[in-house]
Amino acid sequence: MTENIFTLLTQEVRGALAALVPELPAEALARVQVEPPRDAAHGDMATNAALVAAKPARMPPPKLAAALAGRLMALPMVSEAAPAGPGFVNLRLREDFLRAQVPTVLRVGERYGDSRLGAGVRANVEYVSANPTGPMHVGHCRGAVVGDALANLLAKAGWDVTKEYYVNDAGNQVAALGWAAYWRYMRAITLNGEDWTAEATERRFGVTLQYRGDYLVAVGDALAERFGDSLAARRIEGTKVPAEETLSAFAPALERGWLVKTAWLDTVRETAVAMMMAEIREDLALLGVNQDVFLSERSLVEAGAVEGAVKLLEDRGLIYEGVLEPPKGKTPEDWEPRPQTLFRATDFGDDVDRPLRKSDGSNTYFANDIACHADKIARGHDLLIDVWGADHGGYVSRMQAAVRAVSDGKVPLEVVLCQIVHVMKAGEPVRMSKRAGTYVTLRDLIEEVGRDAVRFTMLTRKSDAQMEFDLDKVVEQSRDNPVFYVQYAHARCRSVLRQAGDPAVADLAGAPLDALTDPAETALIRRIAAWPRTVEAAATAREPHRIAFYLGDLAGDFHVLWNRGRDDSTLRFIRAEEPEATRARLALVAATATVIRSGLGVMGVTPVEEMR
RNA sequence: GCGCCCUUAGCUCAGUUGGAUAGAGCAACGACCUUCUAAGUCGUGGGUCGGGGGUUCGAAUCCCUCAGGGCGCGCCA
Repeated sequence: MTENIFTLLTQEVRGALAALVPELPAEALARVQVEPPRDAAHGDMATNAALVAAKPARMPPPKLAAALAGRLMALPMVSEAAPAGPGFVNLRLREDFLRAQVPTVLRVGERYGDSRLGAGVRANVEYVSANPTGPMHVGHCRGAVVGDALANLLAKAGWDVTKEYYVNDAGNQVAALGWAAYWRYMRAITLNGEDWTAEATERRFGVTLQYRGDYLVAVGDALAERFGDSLAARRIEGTKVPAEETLSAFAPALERGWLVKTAWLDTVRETAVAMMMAEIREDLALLGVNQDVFLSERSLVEAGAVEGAVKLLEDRGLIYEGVLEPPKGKTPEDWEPRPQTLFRATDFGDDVDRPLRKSDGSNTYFANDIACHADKIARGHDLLIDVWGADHGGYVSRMQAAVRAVSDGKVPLEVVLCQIVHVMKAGEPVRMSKRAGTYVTLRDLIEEVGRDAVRFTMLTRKSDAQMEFDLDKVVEQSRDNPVFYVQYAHARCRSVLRQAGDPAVADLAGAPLDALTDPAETALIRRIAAWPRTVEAAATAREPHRIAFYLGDLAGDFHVLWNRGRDDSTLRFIRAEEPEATRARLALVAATATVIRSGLGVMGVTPVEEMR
């Protein structure tokens, strides 16, 4: 959009270069960049145009740079253009051109920075996708925030975004949840004084109770209330249970003389899943995460989507029965060659072909996941992004291979990996154990430090870098807490505007800005003007953390300006004796607050009006 | 053993997809409060970008190699 002065300048520079070197090939022109130089002393913008074009133009870079600088001087927004170094052209922009960004911000509001970069692309961002086997804990939190912010970021940059949660409500984990919920149910109805401790239950049914956290007590109670004792397991003597009533995951109990009708167990499991999902969605809502689509794995399986996806691959000759080589180097102890149903992932860049079926004939998770991604493609998405924990890193290449195969290479799958978050309290790591049920839940975390601190902090690191989350630090009100620092800048902006009687934005947008000449003011204006470029760069790189860093820089520029007024009272924002300068500065303050809100909006963090 | 990710100031981390003399914060030292919020700001010191090779006008960034750390490695999701 025209609000992006970098895009504008790039077009101008390319135009000037093309006029100067008409024979320049298009791909060279595309490499021409206009960027703020690392060293601000070099000017507002620098371009590599002469370096890129020197060879095709058969001219030494400095000479070409000098010629280009001459042309660029003629541009209305350029005040100075000079060749520099090995062949750069440094540009200084007219102050009034830069200042014009301020009323632009005020006019478009928080939509400032919106871009059409991704226009026409339907992107699906899948994140969280935790098993519905328990409440959200801090381990899920980073992916939830990163995924949500990335989706917001892409939407701001013009992509048509769907936020998605893939519900893993099929498979062993959920079967185990069923048993644990059943155990809680049996305890809730307390039959005949029998021993329903976890140990006795495990012995009786020949299963392991994986999920012993207290959170399933409520599920057991709800089942007892709704179904009375009609789901209760009964001891049977010498009764043969018809095979069709068995379900593999529940089979062991049947062999031990306990009748557990599978239809009843389905009820238990479905109730547990539904209650867990409701809880997870509540937790996500507390975090400000509200996905558009919740896609159920079980419903895909039941609708035959997995068979459909496998058929699709089969039709393309990508499925075969074969035996895999053992992993290179160290062979596992219990390795034995087995014929399996395999997908030719190696045809699409993976290291080995991947199994689609378990030996009992059921599908692997991978097979179901292919169906999930095929479903997204069928719904018309042309860019798939998954946010996963780093422990799933080994899964990336096979999933990409599958998506490539299913979509004929038309739909890319990108995977953003999130590293572990170490929660710290008073310098000590907080231990987590899901089995014992002694973990830090997301809800605990939000209650302790607040949603905004959680979201902001989760975005202060690159997602593939490990992170320490210090419960004490994120609520600390000091310079080294970026959450506070950025919020404080916004609160200060609002404080000034309140002090000035909250002037109408339309009025400020019309203010003459010639008075904004202090270096701290022009630095702030330049930072504001860089926001659209930051959005595009962060979206392109799929790196929402860049927004957090930008806001830290923007807040820093503002705090500097604030303190200038402390040192020199003629630089204070509100000066009764200078109404025009006051209006100009209020416009700048309002624009700053607007851009902070725009950035916090991407991060899903609420801007505060004042610090408490 | 193989594959992927990581290694930047004493510490925690950025580094605008290959640009000019590599930056912040913390910690250390030294400044600034009758004030629109000092919960802040300014200054000083601090580096062989893990080591070595290569690609080119130019490398923290791309390729190779070695060292160290993390993750993963046929029916867990």
